[in-house]
Amino acid sequence: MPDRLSIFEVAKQANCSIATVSNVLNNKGRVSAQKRKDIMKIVTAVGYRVNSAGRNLRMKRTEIFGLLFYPSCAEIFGNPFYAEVMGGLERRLTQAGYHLLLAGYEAATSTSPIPDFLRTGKVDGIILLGRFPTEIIRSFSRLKTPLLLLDSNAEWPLDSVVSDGFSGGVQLVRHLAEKGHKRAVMLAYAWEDYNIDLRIQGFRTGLREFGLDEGAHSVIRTSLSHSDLYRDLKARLDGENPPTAIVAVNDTLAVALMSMLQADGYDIPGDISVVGYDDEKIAQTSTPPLTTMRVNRPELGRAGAELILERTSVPKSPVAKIRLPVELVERESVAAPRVLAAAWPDSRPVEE
Amino acid sequence: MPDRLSIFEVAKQANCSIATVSNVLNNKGRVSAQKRKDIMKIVTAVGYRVNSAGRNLRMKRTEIFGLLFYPSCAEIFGNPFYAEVMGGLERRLTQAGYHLLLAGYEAATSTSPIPDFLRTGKVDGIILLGRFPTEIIRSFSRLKTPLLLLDSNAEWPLDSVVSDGFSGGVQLVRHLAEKGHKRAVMLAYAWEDYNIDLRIQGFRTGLREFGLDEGAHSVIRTSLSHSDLYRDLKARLDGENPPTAIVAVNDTLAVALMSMLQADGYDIPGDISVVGYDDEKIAQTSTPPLTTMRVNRPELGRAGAELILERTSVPKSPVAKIRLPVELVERESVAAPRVLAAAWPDSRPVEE
DNA sequence: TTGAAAGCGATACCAG
DNA sequence: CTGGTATCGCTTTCAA
Repeated sequence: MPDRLSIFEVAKQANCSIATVSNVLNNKGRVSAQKRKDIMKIVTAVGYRVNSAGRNLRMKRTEIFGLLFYPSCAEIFGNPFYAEVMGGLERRLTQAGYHLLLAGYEAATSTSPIPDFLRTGKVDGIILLGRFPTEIIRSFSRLKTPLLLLDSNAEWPLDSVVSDGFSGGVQLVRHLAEKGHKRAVMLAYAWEDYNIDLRIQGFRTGLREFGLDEGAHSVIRTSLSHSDLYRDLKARLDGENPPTAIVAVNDTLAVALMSMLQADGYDIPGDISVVGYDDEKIAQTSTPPLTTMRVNRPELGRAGAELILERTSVPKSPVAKIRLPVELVERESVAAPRVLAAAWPDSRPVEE
Repeated sequence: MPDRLSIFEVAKQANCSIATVSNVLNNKGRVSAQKRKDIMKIVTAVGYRVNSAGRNLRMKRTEIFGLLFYPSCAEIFGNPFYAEVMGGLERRLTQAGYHLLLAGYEAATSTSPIPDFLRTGKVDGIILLGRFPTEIIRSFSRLKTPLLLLDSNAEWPLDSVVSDGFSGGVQLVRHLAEKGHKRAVMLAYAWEDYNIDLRIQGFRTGLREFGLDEGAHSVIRTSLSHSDLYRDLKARLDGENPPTAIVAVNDTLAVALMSMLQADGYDIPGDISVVGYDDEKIAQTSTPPLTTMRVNRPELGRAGAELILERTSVPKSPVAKIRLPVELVERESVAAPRVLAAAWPDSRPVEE
């Protein structure tokens, strides 16, 4: 931050007081049109930009939000999902004159559970991107600082934006039902996650709503490992009344399951249909291309920006919890179930 | 940034002046041990943290660096390479009490080619991560602000850290030569890139140094598309004196080439050896696992942090350009060339 | 419509 | 060793 010219310099050249310059710069109305024009000309001529340090001190506002990842930046970069979320977030914030201070939770909080940059007043609020441990959210929830949970633990009474996993789960089942499926199984990682829970609830609700089998074993959530999950899936497929469709909790899992199924001789979607979730890149290039749910990721960021900006300007407004709609993307991993095709050769799915 | 207690409060409780409190907080020596202890006790008791705004104004220093991506954050997040670089960068900066302000170039620079957050003094320096258009680097190079090019255009007389692509190119050829290869071809995207140029120069130097064929066509850099590059490679393989080894400019390309080769009936490494570059994740899971060059990515970030911190404290120190060593990772995509094995059945590579 | 001056919270000089 | 005070650059109140 080298020495730059100050508001005094502008005032001197414009033959007026710094108060007037400030008023012009901040669009306070009470300056004559002529004076405003003169001052603006000088401002552009000398390339004056307001000094943030002075402004921050006076306004008690930095126009910076802290963006916190858990545990570290490295964990979350490299995730294309967040990349796009951040795109939307950054665009809207920049437009509002705000910036993002970046930190992994662990790096930011060497001493207290509250990040240093918050305690020293370097930021006006904090955005938690992605899932955080409950303990940490609890600490933050006690703060009076503007706080946003973005694609995070939305079960807290805090401003939050998440995608509507519930609706996504329901939509996927509806799609399968429309194709004629009667038995579907959902696979998810055995991993505490609010949005995953929503997807599963949506799936279950869908089963009920569209008249699919709701057996006790319609959700497999037994492990963190693809191969374990596949083992349990295989047991279902080899048992009585095997499912004709698989709902994977995300595309990565879906693709992994597909290749293990194919290695075991299954044809997809001929023998069994598979759907994913998130519309990751891999969903387009997998064999076959994967039917999945798309989340409007930039919109997730944009909505989040809106929320924390609002919270900053009106601290006492009621908590806002946004669930963003999701959209089915039909590709080639779903077909009518074979058993159905055999049993009712002239039913709708086969006519096509 | 809510109201927090100020240094006056601490001074009052400690029965001393704010000057003394400041001295204690900043470890200026001239305070008695007793007073220092008293003051520290109160500081911790009331949880006082210095207010950045006041400090910034007085010190003309924000302890924030701007981290700039081109063109946008979204382009660069989702790249695991940078994720790890940022890990190292963040760790070192945090340790030094610095933070990172995040921005995509386009978002940050709506009006002038110099980002707004720099012009308003929100940052003490700027880190350019990844390649930028020449024009933009030129604008930055005129600034007197600390500037760091991180894994970027190192041809400028500016502080920079890059991995040693030249050495990497040489090392790969040495490895191939040791395996008995006599003819190798390198494939790269037809795309201006400083580090790629280095890799190619290293490759060429290696050919010379280790006595491999240096035909005019030892580098194929004809296109941006994998399939175009493969077409040109195929022409070489089908021509006279085909290469027995392929050096791809990165692992993604290497893996793409491998699968196209395999689709055309080549056995890797039986018929032809392939090496990649960067040790991306895919290099471990490809078939066969890929021999490649590894860059110590966190170290790239850490070294960059060191450089810009140094530049900040000693603005006039000479320009520092760091080339980080790279390391060969041997996997299973390289074998002795078949022709050699046939011609000299008892030569070293075959004895093994 | 304009300007003088207070004050945001900290650091650092200089006098005691 | 300690403290009074000027100062950083800006916004805002209040008086003219």
